[in-house]
Amino acid sequence: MADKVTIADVARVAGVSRQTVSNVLNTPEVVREETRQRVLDVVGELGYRVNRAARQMRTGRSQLIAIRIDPDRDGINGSVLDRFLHGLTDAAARSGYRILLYTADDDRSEVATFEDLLGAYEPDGFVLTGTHHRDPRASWLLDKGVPFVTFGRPWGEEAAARHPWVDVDGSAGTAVATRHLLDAGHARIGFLGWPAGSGVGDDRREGWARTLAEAGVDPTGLSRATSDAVADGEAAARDLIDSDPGVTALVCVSDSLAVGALHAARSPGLAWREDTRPELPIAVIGFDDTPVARAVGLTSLSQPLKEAAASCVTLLARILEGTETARASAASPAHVLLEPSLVVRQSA
Amino acid sequence: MADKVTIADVARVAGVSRQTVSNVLNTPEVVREETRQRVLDVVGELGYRVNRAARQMRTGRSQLIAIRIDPDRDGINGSVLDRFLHGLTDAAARSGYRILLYTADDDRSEVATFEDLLGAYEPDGFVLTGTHHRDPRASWLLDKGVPFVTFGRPWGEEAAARHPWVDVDGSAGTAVATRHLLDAGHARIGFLGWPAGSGVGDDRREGWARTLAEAGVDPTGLSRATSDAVADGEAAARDLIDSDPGVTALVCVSDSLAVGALHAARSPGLAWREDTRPELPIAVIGFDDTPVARAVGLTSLSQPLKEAAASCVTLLARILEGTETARASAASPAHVLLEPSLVVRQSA
DNA sequence: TACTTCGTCTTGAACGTTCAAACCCATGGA
DNA sequence: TCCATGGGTTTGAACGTTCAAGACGAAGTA
Repeated sequence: MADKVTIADVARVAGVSRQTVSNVLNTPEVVREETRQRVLDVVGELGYRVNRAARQMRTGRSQLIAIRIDPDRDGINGSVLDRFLHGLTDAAARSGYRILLYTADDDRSEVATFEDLLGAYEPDGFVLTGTHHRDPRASWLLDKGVPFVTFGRPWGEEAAARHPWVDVDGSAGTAVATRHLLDAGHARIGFLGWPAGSGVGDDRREGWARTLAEAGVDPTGLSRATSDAVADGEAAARDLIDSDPGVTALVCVSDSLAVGALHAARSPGLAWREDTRPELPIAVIGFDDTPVARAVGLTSLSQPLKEAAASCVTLLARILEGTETARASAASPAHVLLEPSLVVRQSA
Repeated sequence: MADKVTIADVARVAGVSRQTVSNVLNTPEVVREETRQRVLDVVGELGYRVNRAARQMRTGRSQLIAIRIDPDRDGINGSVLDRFLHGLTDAAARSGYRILLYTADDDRSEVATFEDLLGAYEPDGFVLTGTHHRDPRASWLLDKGVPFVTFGRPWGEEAAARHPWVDVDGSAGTAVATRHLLDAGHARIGFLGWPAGSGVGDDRREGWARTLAEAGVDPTGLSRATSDAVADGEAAARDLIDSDPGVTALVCVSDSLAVGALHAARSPGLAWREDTRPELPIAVIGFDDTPVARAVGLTSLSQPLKEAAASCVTLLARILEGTETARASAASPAHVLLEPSLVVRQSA
């Protein structure tokens, strides 16, 4: 608290000018090696740290990356953002940035928050999560030329290539899960998903359907769609199992639905199945590897959130530090698609 | 992006000086009503927003509150911090602050991060979570006179009154849970906790023991201590139930242990109990009301995290905005103790 | 010799805000 | 008439940094 070391203090002690100290820190190549070393020594000695506010005044760069922390959410999948957030904070720190949080109840109020933040704190960029069809947030940021990366593909066709994004390949994930079940001897493998129309949900369903078809099993009639709640998952699972007695395994679009499916699979009402094929209980695989999955022994697909977060920071930093402007990079934005991995537990 | 409205722009359009605009925004009482109104109109019209960096340069206030986001942790209880974080972001925004995230692997590196942050971003204050005996972080901040609030009581005796804190009354929570079980007809109620020495754990055990004693039941021998993992909870529950066949209910220090207890309570090995008192299955109550509790139907104690977060912001803002210095407030710091509430589900 | 170039370093100005002090004018009392 | 008071406003300076321009000496070139 007591000491507030400025660049002028360093300059005085090192016997050089302010600008030379600044150069040592920002453009070391223009200063003589001997001087550079002397200045660096003094910097260490006095514990000098560049004042971001002052630097921001001059350069317009705040070294802040803003991200929204969602209100409540469904809870069960909430931990995904939590882990992503930690990864982001970590990766950002390594690149000299810090994470600034904000909340918003919907897209409209989020855009209003953009204006607020840009006017006051001037974050250098944004990370958007949970992007969807015709996302007004992305368009607004694109329009203003504010750098940003999304965690999640832009599912809308035309916008697909207008900004950098990072995503996890859901289709590859459900394919791995399905193959795992096939290898374990299951044939008629069902899918519990969300109603068609959500990019993420459709993508995950596609991986299951493709793999099943490749194995010579017709996926028709083996899929159910429902909203993302445990009870809904249980009902849908029961419905699917009842309608097709051959079903011995379920791939689910989320851990919420998978937990519901587990309830259904273990419920007394299905005891008769023990007689039919007692050696093969109904297997269930979830998606996201949430703490709930860990707690109940649910096999699930784990997203590489740490890597995803690191990629977001990398892509954003490239825009911010490269010579390219946000608009230029929008011409040919970079994409990163990561593969989820299957965490095998008791349920499959 | 295009426009960058400064205080000078507003002044020019409104036909006043910079300082008058500044006064309208910061000390409206010194400016004539008519002028005030005119300036405010122009502010709205131009969409002026005060530049935090420039203000910070002059006033030294960054309007930032820093908080650590923990690395992963046990996962099952991680959602607590997540919800707290959201509440904090929300409450902070309402008071004109924003939340800045940082990570640290241990207390030592966290203190190093303090120095980094204070030197560069100069957050106005910190919120510390997971405080413990002789916490070096609290001492460091106290020493430097940096304003902070802890979420969690300072359990160490002497330091108890040296900084403001917010906490949830764990003892009151387990008392409510125990009373709930007593009312439901249970008599011999067990407790699954952590090893003695953790303030939080001891506090929660105390509420159970007190309530049981008040009801005329001697708690001796009805308690087990173990580390916070599902498997440990299961083992401890089994041990307790085996050693005392009269036990029909368990209060647990965490949802992790409670989920383990549920496994034990429902395991086939205990089927004989059905004969003894089939009308009364073993009831289990957890702590923290995590998503896992919701998913498996576990009755649990819910912490008022939103209120806790809001209280943290209020206490911090009081230090930051009040006339009192951090050191002065350390003389008689404010405390807030909130009551958890019981969320009843199938398990009890 | 004079002119240019280059490497290294320094100086003044500026970013947008608020503080401290000064200014102006109307009012009222001596 | 003069001065003190005070509400409302303006002016200059400063916060700590980096940009743009310039200064200076050494070395190379005409």
